[in-house]
Parts: sequence; structure tokens; C-alpha cells
Amino acid sequence: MMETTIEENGLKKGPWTPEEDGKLVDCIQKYGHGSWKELPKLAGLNRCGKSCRLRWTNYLRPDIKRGAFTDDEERVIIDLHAKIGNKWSAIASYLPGRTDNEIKNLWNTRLKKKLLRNGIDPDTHMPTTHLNTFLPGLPQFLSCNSSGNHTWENVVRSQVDAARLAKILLIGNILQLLNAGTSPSLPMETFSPMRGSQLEGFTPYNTLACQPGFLDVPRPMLQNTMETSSGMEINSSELGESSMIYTDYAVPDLVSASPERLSTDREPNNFLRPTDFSNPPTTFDGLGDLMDDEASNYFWKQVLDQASMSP
DNA sequence: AAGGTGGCCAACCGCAGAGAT
DNA sequence: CATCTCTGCGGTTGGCCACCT
Repeated sequence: MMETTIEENGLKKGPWTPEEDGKLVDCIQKYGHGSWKELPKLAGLNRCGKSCRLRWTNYLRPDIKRGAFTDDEERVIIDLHAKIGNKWSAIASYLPGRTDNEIKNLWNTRLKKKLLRNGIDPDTHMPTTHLNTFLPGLPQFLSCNSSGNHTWENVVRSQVDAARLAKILLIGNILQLLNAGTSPSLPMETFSPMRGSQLEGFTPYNTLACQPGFLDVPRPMLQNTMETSSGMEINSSELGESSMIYTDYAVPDLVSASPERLSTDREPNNFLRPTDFSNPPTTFDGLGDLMDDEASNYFWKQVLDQASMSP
């Protein structure tokens, strides 16, 4: 931890001692914290007011909730981050006993990585759709589909799915590029640029992440309020511009960092888990039809061939 | 056993906005 | 209206610790 130092102005910096904590708590219990500037003198502390405020709000406050974040809390954080971005204090206001600092730390150290492992870009909350990251998974996708008791018909169907998936990923990229610079966290509604066309309603979420068996994400339903699984209701009007809220979480269930859950729950490499092949029509019907022509088939055959050849 | 590496987290820094003067 | 002060917020830093090589 940071070394304790004395500044030129004589004020102390660095980690707090139990004695200092005691003085601060006593003082706030006696007088409250009307003025953080005056409080250090009142408490007999050789600290600046800012340091006292931080120590109190992030550590000494009696209502601070200690211990690991629950899955519910993590989901709430991810949901809210998708809507309002890095507004840590706003997010903290929905999690009683948690501080903005704590949530920020959790986000930066764990949640970002969890989302990435699940193929979700933590900044945009969109699936990561670069071909660079997609192609290495294709052979696995194909071999997965062609193993087991699948019929040839289903194998062929699944390879058609793979081609369509690749196309959709590319379109997702294009749409993201088109929308780049408008908003860092686009509302899903605005991500549907072709109303009335076969692409209506198409978003990276509801065509990719929400495909049955793909990320096991339930198709989101739009409404004005969201009730979290902990029973907390959040009104969309409190969340600013990106105000549509999904009743179901728009991100996959979290993967525990602990190995025992990794083996049984959703694994990172399941991003390309095959769909249920016993249920035709194929997963990407509709959108895929939009792009079916000889030229594009040739192009995608090349892509798939290359993917099949890579190790 | 020792050094390297990465995760975690408390605390600090700097900026922006609100309110006071 | 301009300036100053204070507070709150988000970003960043750096030390501790556990794990790995």
C-alpha cells in the first residue's frame, strides 16, 4: 500500500491508521460532516478534508457492505453500465452499501474481463465481431457440428449457419462503424437502420447473442422499468438517453472466476457453441436470405475454407 | 527458494459543477 | 457577472499478496 508521507503543508497522506480512523468516526458521530474542510481540525486529524471524506465514504461509513459481490449485484452493474456507462456513483446508488470506488474497481479488475471472455465488448456491450477473433473459432464450430450423431443434412445445414453467421458478424461490424462516433453506448433501438426491411429489428444482440443456444441469452423485451432479480426496480427515465431497459439481462450469465464453475457453467469457448440442430429452420434464416447470391457465396466459401485450414 | 507477474484495492489526483461571495 | 471555494466524480497509481515459473 501507499507509503505514508507528510506534505509540504504538513498534512499527512497515504494509508490511514486505526487511530486516525477512530478519530474520524468519533468526530462524525458527534458533529456529523457538515464541512469536510473543517472536520480534520475538529477531529484532531493531520489530514485534508478530501482525504477524510474519501476515507469515510469508501471505508468507514457504517452502512458499507463488505464482502464479495453477489452474482445479482454483478448483473445489475453490467446492466447499468450498458445503459449509462462509467457513472460509478449513479450505479452505486442502486447497490446499497456499495461504493462507487468499489464498483469501479470491480469493473476494471473483473467484470470487463468476464465480458470479454463471453465475447462481449465491455465498452460497447456489443459482441466482439472482428473476423480476427471470429475466424479462429470457426474450425471448432464446424468440427463441433459435424461430430456426434448429426445427419449429413444437419451438418450441411450447420455449415450454412456458419456462413451466415460470418456474414452477420461482418454486417455487425459495418453497422458499428456506421454508428461510430454517435454514442459510445447506443440504445438497441437506434441499431436497427433498415426498418421495414428484412433487417428490421436486427441488432448484434438479438440476432447473435440472443440466438437460442448461441450465448443462451434470452431475447430482450423492451419496457420502461427494469426489475432486477434482487427485486430492485429501476426506472428508465433515471437512466438518461439510452432509456430502454431490457427485462432480461442483455448479457450472458457471468462465468465465475473459480475453476469449479468454469468447468460446469458457460465456458469462454462456448461463444461459438452450435445451435440446436434438431430444430430447423436454421438459426440465421431471414437475414441470411438477404445476402444469398453467387458472388457472396463464393466469397464466404473462401472465408470458410481459410478458416478450416487454420490450426 | 527466489524472482516475476498479475489481481486486487485503498488512496490520491485532477477536473467539473454548484453554490457562495 | 466574475471569481473563489468546496464537493463530488471518474481516472489512475502503487503497494500487498498469491500464484506461477
